[in-house]
Amino acid sequence: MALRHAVLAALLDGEYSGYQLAKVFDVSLANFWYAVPQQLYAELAKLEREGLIAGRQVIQHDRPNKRLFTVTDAGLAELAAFTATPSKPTSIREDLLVMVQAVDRLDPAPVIAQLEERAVAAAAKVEIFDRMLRRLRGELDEETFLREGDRIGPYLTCLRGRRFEQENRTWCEQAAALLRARAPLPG
Amino acid sequence: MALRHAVLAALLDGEYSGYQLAKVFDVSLANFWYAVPQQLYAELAKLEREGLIAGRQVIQHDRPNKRLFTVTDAGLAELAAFTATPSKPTSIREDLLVMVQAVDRLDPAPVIAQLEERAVAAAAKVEIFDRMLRRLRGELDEETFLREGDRIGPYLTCLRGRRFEQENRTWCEQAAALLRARAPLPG
DNA sequence: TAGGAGTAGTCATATCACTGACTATGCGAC
DNA sequence: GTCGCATAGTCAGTGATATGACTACTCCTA
Repeated sequence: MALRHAVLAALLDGEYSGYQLAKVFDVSLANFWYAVPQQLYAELAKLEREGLIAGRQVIQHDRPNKRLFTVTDAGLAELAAFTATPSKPTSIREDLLVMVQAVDRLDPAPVIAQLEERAVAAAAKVEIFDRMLRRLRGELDEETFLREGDRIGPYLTCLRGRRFEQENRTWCEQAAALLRARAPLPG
Repeated sequence: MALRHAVLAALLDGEYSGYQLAKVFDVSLANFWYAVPQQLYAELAKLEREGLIAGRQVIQHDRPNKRLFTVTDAGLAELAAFTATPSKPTSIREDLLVMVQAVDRLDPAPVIAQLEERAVAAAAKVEIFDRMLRRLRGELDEETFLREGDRIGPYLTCLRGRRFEQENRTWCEQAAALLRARAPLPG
């Protein structure tokens, strides 16, 4: 019952085809939800069967035809019901954390390497988020945008993603440095 | 290939029965991995079939017999191989974020309520982590423990969990306050 | 003129994660 | 003396998520 609502939320922005939705999921929602195109197509079909979204065929001549989907009133009601049901908190669920948990009994070298790689990746993601945040708020500064801008939802989730990656980076760097100091690599 | 390694990592601490493991998962690994007992029993059975853990029967008179499991050399090798395979980064995957993403088109009241509840829950978790961190480092202060203590793996993952919940709390509070200011509740 | 990249979408299968309902036994509280 | 809780574990089933292999068309480039 989760991807379902993420798809509905994404379609609130406007009409999308399955293919376009996949792009949106890559750049916007990938932040807190990732799905491969196949999942999205399957979910769109289900949502349409249930009347929560409506699709219309668009004939194109220079490229394959496509079907654009919009959220119906029933879909909006479904989202409203969703916000009313208590959401259970989740945990982080990272393979990397499992590795660190076990690091005392294993060779730390590969774990250190992965932590360092992840720190770099996290830093890159922070920059992506920064660009996205700038794009979302346009010419307004953050404070004004959050007070007066429309559609602050995506901005807020983006902020959360940014902080998550920032913390990720800090932690990875700290953990890598610590493990390195404790078990100096040979050579 | 994920719960599998979390179970192996947990069993590095010592011998556990399925039942005890469930407790460990509740207090220690729940941080970054949660699983209900049924999953753990199933995974233990699989791991034993594959020779990655070994079980021994313990006859008890005052309560039901149990089977205690330990990681075998093959299990350690499996974990070592696991640390060597690149781990893919995950995203947050929270229902609550989906709700916030869609909040501009919905009644914000229930979302605000959920954000505020979550902030309280996150604050409680931070305290649990603090207690766990104190317990793990014993009499040592953090810096000394991280430099000289043994088994810093669980401490590091716990630190990550603590920061995650701290960020969660801050973000939930900020988001709730913002939404409240923008759409004053009737009454 | 062949090859690759981009657009648009489908099918089948596997694995993961979770839910709910169950069986036993012993101990302590009421 | 039975009710509930803690210990210890099993079975059956479902829904969610992920993987891989496909089709088909157009445009651009080498």
